[in-house]
Amino acid sequence: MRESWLPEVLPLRQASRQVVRELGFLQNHFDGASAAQCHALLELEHHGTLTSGDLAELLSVDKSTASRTASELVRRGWARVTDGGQDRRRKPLVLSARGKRKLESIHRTASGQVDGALRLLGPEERARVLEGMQLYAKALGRSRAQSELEVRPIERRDDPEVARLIRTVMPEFGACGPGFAIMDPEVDAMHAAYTAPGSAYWVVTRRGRVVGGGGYARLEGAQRSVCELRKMYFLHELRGLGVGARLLSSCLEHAARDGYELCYLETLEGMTRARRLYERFGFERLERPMGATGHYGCDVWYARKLRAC
Amino acid sequence: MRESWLPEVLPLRQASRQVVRELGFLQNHFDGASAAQCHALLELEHHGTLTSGDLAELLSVDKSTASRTASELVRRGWARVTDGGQDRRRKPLVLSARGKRKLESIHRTASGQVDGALRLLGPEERARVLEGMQLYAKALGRSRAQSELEVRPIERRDDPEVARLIRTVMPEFGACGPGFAIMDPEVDAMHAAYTAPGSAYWVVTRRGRVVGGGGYARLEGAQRSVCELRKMYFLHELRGLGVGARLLSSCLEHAARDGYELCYLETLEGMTRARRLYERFGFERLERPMGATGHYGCDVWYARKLRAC
DNA sequence: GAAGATTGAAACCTCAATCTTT
DNA sequence: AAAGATTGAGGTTTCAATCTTC
Repeated sequence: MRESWLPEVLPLRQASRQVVRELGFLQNHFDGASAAQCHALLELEHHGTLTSGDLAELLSVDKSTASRTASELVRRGWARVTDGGQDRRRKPLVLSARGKRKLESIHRTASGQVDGALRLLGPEERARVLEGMQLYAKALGRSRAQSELEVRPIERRDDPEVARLIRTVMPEFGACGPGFAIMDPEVDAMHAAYTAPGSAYWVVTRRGRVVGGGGYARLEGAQRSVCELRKMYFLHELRGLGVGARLLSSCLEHAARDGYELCYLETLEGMTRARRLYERFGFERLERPMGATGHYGCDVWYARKLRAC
Repeated sequence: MRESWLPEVLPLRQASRQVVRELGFLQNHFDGASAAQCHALLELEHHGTLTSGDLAELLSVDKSTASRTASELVRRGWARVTDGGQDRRRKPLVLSARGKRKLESIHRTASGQVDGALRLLGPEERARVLEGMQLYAKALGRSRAQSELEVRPIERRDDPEVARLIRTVMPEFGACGPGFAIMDPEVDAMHAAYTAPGSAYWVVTRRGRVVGGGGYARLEGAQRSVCELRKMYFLHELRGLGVGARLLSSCLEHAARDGYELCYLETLEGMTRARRLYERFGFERLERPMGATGHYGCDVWYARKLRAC
């Protein structure tokens, strides 16, 4: 039962170990600050304001490390705590003038090292180094994000989180007020609403939190052979990871198995990425709505035939 | 006085920070072992036998860290100390059966992560990631190695180290015994031998240790206008860093300034890289030796005109 | 009770001093 | 001395428990 890896895996690991050692990440400090402190300063520079929780997430370190790093930045005068707004649990940090000076020194050292190495290469080699590293960074991030996700049928205990999900995402696209699904009574009791035969709803979780969901049910006011794709929403952090495709294909497969012959959906012109996804899956735009969903706020309608498997 | 870096520097630093975080190098453990322990196991697998000093060098960590890492590997039963040969100060490590099992588990975890990421990319993208990382690793290593080097005129205190350098390198190429420069009496008193006008000798040092050297002097038994390039040797660790070119151009420049019109040298067919360097610098092969150096062991002779500057 | 942040104990890494063998 | 390796003190990171605010 030996796994078999892509042929690039071993040499790539070897090369990146070398890079990590050269950049000094087996040691813990760098220019008088710990590695985490340097990274924290750089992220503060980039984002302006960050809480210790944000730092933990961004740097992939434990929240305790992030907390201590934050205190240390303050103690050394490199950052200070600003007003947390309403919520007095939050303690957002911003760079101080001294922190900015420190950052300049870090940039000088680090850029000097990288610059020195790149100057040993030709211009097209430099471009390939950069491109390769950017591709790799992106792929690693997406891979981790995907591995943290879980897709499972909705349970009763998910109801509050799913309601919050829907109430968070829809207004982002201006879908609030009457005529939108956000006003449906089922929003607060999704589990009960999707237990009937011929319907289903899945949630996408990340580290135990509901970050997306979607399902289908019989289309109200239409033939029994038509189902409606319903309430498919993803938090921003989830987009671009291919989860939509996973969830959508689940829905279509189960709907076909349930005996439906057509899948209908209504959405908004402004939900561009969602529409692209539907179109990629073979949905075709309709001139007018079908059935009687009561969602007169929607302005785009799609349908797609389902093959019984 | 703002430095100006290559345009690739900032985005590359950003991407590699991301990679470092994703690969978890801001945290110190990995699969139940510290980062240094994992790297040490991997290097043991690759090299077979390593002392704690070797580990420090390979992993770019402090020798104390390497020492503690080594003891910890032994304490956990992942490695054991083998016979150090003559020198009882050395304590070479080898992997144990248990260490090999641990290593397999590390490989599974790490390769799984990398494999998962690479599978999100297409084949040519994967190739570009690998190529970019390998180029970068090599460039960083060469850049660091170069920055640790210093080239300066020989001093009296360098004599023992220079003698050791010569006695280390020459036999590597079979140049031992009578008829070779290694037998010259000057080997043990290089400083004195090269203070005469019309001669010079430089040493290349790395962290205070002499790792290479080379110079020139008047060619014995020839016209006054001919100098000989002499005793240019580099330890293995120094090769391929472009130091030969630096030192050689220094020699040629000074020799021309000293009024020499021709630079002669004798070497061995087997010193391939050195010969390539000479040829790159415009040296041309001769049919027979010049002067009377007494080095009848040499089998290749070169010369090059010097332009007075 | 949950979210955000902090603290205590244990393990890790570095610098500098020290020990052991050559 | 010098080379190789080890030890002591101090800063860093993690896990688990705790504090504070919502």
